[in-house]
Amino acid sequence: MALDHAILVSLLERPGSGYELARRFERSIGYFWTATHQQIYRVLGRMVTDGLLLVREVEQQGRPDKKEYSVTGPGRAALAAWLHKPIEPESLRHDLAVKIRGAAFDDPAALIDEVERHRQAHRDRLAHYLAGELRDFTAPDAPAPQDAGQELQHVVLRGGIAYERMTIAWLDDVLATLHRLEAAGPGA
Amino acid sequence: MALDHAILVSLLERPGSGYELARRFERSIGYFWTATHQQIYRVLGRMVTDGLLLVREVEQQGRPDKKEYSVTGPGRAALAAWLHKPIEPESLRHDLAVKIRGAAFDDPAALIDEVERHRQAHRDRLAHYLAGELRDFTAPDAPAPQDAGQELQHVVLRGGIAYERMTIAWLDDVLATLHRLEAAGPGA
DNA sequence: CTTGTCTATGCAACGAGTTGCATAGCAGGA
DNA sequence: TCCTGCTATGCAACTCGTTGCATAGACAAG
Repeated sequence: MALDHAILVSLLERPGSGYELARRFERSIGYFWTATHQQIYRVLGRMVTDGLLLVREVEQQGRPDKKEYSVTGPGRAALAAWLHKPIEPESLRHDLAVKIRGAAFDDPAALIDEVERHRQAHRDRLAHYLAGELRDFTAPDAPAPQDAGQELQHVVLRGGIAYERMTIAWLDDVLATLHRLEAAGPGA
Repeated sequence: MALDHAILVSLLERPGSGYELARRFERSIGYFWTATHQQIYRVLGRMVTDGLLLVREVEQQGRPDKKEYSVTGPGRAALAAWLHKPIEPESLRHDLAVKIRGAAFDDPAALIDEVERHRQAHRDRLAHYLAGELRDFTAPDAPAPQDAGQELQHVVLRGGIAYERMTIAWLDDVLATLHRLEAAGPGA
């Protein structure tokens, strides 16, 4: 159900097409929620028939036409209702952790390359987030009162940054452990 | 597909019934993968017909009989194959972050209770993890060479601990931000 | 003028995950 | 005796999410 709400938030921040939403889900919104374009198009259609969104055909020059979606009153009300309803704390889904525990029944050292690949991916994401923070939240004005939306977007981004830093440190820990097991020798 | 592999790992660590697996998925394995008992029973059935698992009926005293599952050779091979196949780095799914950004279009202060509830839940989980670490990885022997399985389980648990600590710190940041916005007044 | 790339939308099929319900053995207490 | 609660297993229906495929306009490079 939360994809609906992520779409409402994103469209309230700025109306846009399904394609644009799909790209946002690879960037800012995608920091904490993912979705493919197929999923987005399907949900957009349902939300329009449910009256939560409004479509408008937009002709463009130099590229195909698009459908721009924006949030209706009922859409805004649906978001508000969700905001006031408690949700359960997150449950993790970490494939790599399953692999690490599974490595006990195979060769732990064989995981080293994989873990290093993940570590690099998280370093890249961290760099991307930090660049975005510099661009969007540090440059323009002094530590003056920004508007609420900006403050809230910033604190969410800080969460993404903290997550990546924590993950990189943990993967270093994992790598050190795997190297130690490798040095101890297989079957030791 | 990863639920299959999580089950294989858990059953290699110790054979057990569907019910026992469901409880493990609320504990150790559940630190990084979740599943309901319905999902587990369904997958267990499929894995038996696929020859990855073996069932054995076990009569019990004082409680209903159970079916104990254990991993076959092909099951072990399937796990090894997965371990050697690269996977994509994780994508986050964090409802609360969606709510926080959505709060810009509602009353940010109204989220404070919810965030505090989540913060408490994460503090509880952290305490639970730390107790488990003390019980399973600190008590018995000196910093001696443990076996690989223990080392790997420990490093995964350390990841869970780091995640909870990071999350609690971030939620403190979120709370400070929400209080600041509240003090600035609505519409400021 | 064909090929490739980016924008833009969508269907169909499948697999993963959730929710509600149902059954049943066994134990302890009201 | 009945009710509650824990252990133990499972079906049915539904929604969510992924994968593969298909279409099409516009532009740039070869």
